[in-house]
Amino acid sequence: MNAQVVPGSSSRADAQRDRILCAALKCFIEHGFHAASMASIADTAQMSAGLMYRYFENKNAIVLGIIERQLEEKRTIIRQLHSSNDIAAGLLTTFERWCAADPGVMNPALFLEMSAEATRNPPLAAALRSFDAGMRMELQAWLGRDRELGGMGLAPECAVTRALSLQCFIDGLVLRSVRDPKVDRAQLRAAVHEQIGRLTR
Amino acid sequence: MNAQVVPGSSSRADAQRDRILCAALKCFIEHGFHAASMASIADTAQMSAGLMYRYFENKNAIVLGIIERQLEEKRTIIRQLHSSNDIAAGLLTTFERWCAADPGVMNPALFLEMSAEATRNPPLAAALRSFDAGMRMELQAWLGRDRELGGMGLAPECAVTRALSLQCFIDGLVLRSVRDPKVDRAQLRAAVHEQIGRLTR
Amino acid sequence: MNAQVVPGSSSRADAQRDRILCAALKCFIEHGFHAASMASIADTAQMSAGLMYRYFENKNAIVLGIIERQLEEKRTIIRQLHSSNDIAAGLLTTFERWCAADPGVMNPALFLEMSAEATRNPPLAAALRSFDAGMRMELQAWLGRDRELGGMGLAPECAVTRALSLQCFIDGLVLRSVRDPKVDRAQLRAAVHEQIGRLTR
Amino acid sequence: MNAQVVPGSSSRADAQRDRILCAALKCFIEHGFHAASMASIADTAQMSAGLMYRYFENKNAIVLGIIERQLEEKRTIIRQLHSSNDIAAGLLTTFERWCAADPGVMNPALFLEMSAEATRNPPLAAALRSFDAGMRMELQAWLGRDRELGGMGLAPECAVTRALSLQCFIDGLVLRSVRDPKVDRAQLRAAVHEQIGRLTR
DNA sequence: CATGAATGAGACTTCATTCAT
DNA sequence: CATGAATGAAGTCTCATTCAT
Repeated sequence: MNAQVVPGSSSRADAQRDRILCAALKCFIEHGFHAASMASIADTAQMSAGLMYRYFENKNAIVLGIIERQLEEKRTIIRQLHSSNDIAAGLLTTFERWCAADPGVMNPALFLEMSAEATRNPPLAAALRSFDAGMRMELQAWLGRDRELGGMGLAPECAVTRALSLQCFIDGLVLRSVRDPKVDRAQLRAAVHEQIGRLTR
Repeated sequence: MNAQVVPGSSSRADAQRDRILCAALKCFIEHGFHAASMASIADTAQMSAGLMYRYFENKNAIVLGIIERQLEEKRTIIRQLHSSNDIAAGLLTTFERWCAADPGVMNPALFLEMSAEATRNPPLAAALRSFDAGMRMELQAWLGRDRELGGMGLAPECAVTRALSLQCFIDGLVLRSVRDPKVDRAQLRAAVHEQIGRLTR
Repeated sequence: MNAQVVPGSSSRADAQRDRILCAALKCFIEHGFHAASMASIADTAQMSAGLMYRYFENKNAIVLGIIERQLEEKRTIIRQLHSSNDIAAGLLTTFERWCAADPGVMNPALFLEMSAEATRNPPLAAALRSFDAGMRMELQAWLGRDRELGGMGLAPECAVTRALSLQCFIDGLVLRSVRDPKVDRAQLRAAVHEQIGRLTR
Repeated sequence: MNAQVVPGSSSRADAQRDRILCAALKCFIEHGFHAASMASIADTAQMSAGLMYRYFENKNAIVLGIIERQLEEKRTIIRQLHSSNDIAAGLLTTFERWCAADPGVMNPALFLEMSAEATRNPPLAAALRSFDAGMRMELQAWLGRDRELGGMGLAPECAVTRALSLQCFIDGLVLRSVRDPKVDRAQLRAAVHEQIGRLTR
């Protein structure tokens, strides 16, 4: 009766789930989690509303799917920073992509939406918290690792502090990209270099 | 016909508006702008739903009222930082109040809600942008002012950069207070001092 | 407890009732019986909504009061036609006043509103029917009366027919004044003379 | 998102639209445009209120649908008069059907409702005006056409006047059918013949 | 597998009416 | 006598979800 499709069971099903999530991403960005209707998602995904319920139990499941993907995107960004030679440049480029609403990167508006939603959704809050902790650990490890191993060679106690500090700054940048996408680039570059520069010194 | 009560005309009306806004604040924090219903606000304010329309044209007017108040709270916080002798301590205290959801301070969850909402609401976006710009100017002026005049005595070009940098960091802290209210206080203190300390040096 | 004011008991009360009815007339013309709110009537009458309930039991009583007045206006019009030397000219003048929404004459829009309302309000329907019958009797008597007595000197059976015929034509004119207030005046004059002329022949 | 069903796209949808319009017709006749609720229409149409919004954008669209149909009915009546051999008889028969509230003919109560509504609804007023003008043109053409071509053979200037005169009389009859459906038929017949007879002479 | 018609709950809003002041 | 704050019912409309086809 409840013919919920098992994920991974078929590539066809996966493709459908993907179509739905892509459509949902667009709709959620445009209208937010609440204001985006299942009908609008179905329209965007070019399928019937009823069909979506074969692939997702309900609207909330779609929201969770989107959140999962967004976290994955954020994870990618953070990791790219580690392996990048010029962190400041990487951050600035990412900022540009945020401002341009590049669909291939974590969407900062959705990121806010998620953060706001987590306030009233304890499981989501826990997931975000755990994600953040994980990312912070990675940042910290990277900051503390020897330079010849690709790290920043900070003293352990310093790495802890700066990981948190950097995390706050990055989240602040996300917010800024939403709120003031036309922020003066020279000033922004200076601010980023001021924050990041201290790492390389 | 237009039985809208003129604001400020009577203390009774003001008290009612205040009751409604306080109730709305609670409901918006608990459920978000969209999910909070007029009925729930009315319940919380202990009045009939219809009565609220004597004091606010519609739900959106209440939302705007709340946003205005939240911005006022944020303005207060920023200004208190200027006049405080120990900025780091002030920021940490504020962070505590954010985490405790102290009703007398800007609510960080609502702050996110507002930021997210602004994404799809151009006038709101403009208001937030203008508010941000104003606050940044104030920060910048303060950072650049002579120490004997209560400022931080930074060189002008330095003040510009640090105002933006500080603004990002503060917004990041807001986000953190929502997402991880139990963040390790020692580490947080260190991070704040690291950011602020550079100002005083 | 129910301190309903007895009509005629005081000129003060009469003046109030009049203020209310005049305001109601405006509002009903502008918005119709249903869409005109008690609040808008109170505003127009420059009194509080509550006070109106001292003079009228409820909104429906006001509607009835207005209807009564409109019928009185129509009665006046018909009687003026009798005593007029030139009926066609009188009718044309009245038509002009209808089109101009002269507040001193029966309002044709309200007349339609009343007629429509009567469809679902049997007592009102009966009142209108009885009013119509009375007016038709008067028309008929006048048409049949000797010319030296101010009548039209028609044969009795002819007077009956023409009273009804004329009544239909006049109601048609009312409708036209609402629907096409800019109707070609030369054509209208011709049509009226064609209808009325036969009476004087 | 915009799940509005395209009219004419499917017979199923057409049938539904028809069910709704028939139900609305009943409700509007019984309660008027304003007092008839969407719920009552839904009840009458034996469907949920929400479903109606798949077929009509809002209540106003239903009202417009009904008005359109009523105008179509009136157009039919006028045209039948042209082609009828005995216009007076046709008019009397139609009057009977009006009084009997025959659902297959323009409903005179709705006609009044529409006329009243047009007073405050300029687009509707324009539509009615244009409809009236069209019908008057047709009447006029018919009155002026040669008798052997099925017309009344009136002189052009006479046709103009009588078209307007006849239109007023017919509208007066509509009003009478609502207000006094039991009007003495012998008198009415005489009045109609008096009006129409002059045409054939 | 897929559709989209259908439902029903619930959202926002208006307004006639009452009543404490 | 007068006010206008307050209520509660009712109205329009939206939308997540289900289910017959």
